[in-house]
Amino acid sequence: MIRDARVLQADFVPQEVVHRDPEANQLSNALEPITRDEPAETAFLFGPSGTGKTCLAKFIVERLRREVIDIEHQYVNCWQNYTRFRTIYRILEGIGQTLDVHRQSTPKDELLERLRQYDGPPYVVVLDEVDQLEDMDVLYDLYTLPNISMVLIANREEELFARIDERLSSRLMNTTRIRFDKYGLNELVGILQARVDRGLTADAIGRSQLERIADAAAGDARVAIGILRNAAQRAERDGTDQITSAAITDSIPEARSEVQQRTVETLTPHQQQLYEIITNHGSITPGDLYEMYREQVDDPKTKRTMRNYLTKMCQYNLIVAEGQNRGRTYRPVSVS
DNA sequence: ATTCCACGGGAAAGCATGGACC
DNA sequence: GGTCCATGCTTTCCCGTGGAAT
Repeated sequence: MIRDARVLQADFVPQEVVHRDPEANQLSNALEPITRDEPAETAFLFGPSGTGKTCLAKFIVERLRREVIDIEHQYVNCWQNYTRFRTIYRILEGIGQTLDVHRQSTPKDELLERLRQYDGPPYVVVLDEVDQLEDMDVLYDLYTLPNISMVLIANREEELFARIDERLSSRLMNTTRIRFDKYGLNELVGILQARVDRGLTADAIGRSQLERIADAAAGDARVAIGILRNAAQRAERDGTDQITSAAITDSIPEARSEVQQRTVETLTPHQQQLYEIITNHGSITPGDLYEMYREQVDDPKTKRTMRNYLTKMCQYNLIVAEGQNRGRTYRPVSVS
């Protein structure tokens, strides 16, 4: 029943983007000067997760690449590349300039200098999760570079600009800012339908079932596609050629925990141990948590390090911290 | 009102890693 | 082999906060 599994992957970029026409036009306009060999406006994409920011950015850049024969582009996820060095390194990677870059021979600004001297075709850089950068000055550095156009993606506008100093924010005044709202039910159904058409056999799933998925996803397209994928795999495993309502019901919690499970796997053993204690306990105070951790592990890390781990896990949406100071407890984020 | 103390998180020093160079 | 050196991760030190105990 699955004809093309790629279509059901979360990071798949479709041929046509549905329900994002105004946003697509704005982004196109921002990048349009490139077609005339002029520097593009910096574009900001804001909105909650699963609203198509990343997808649209990739889509537009790809389309631009087809229209203008000669542009370079690179996608950088700042969650994974959150240091100044890694960010710039990845950008250099996009133009194949890293071959002879060694850490030693790169005192501070050598990398940047190399980018500055870049003299090729227009270069579009998409910086995703840009609010995860530990040092926002990178943006300033990149902004001063000729020949490089930026598309910046973040969840919340206010939080991002709170971390940018005036030096930069004044320059970013006349940028294109595009907001993405959560998808409505019908929009999500449309997105799912498009994937179904390309990825599944005909009649594999009906409209009302797509609505159920869309409803459960609460405006988040990534979750919706995850549920669809899970249900399709389930049906395939069972050897049926239709996705049943029961399969969908079962897939809803599983798709959510799938995301979580994948995140947990990226944690170190120590972090996983902490996470396990928290999930087993439901809700626990930092003192007790450290006490249990210390007993269960040989060679335990410091309290301070545990705190680093905990903040990291909070950012990853694995756990939630409730209360301040004395009254603080940690609990797992519920999957329901 | 004052002191106490668990907690959070910033800053900087310490340590391990890994590539480049001789 | 040995040595630099920049990086990331951990630890040490420390201070601010705000509720609880005195």
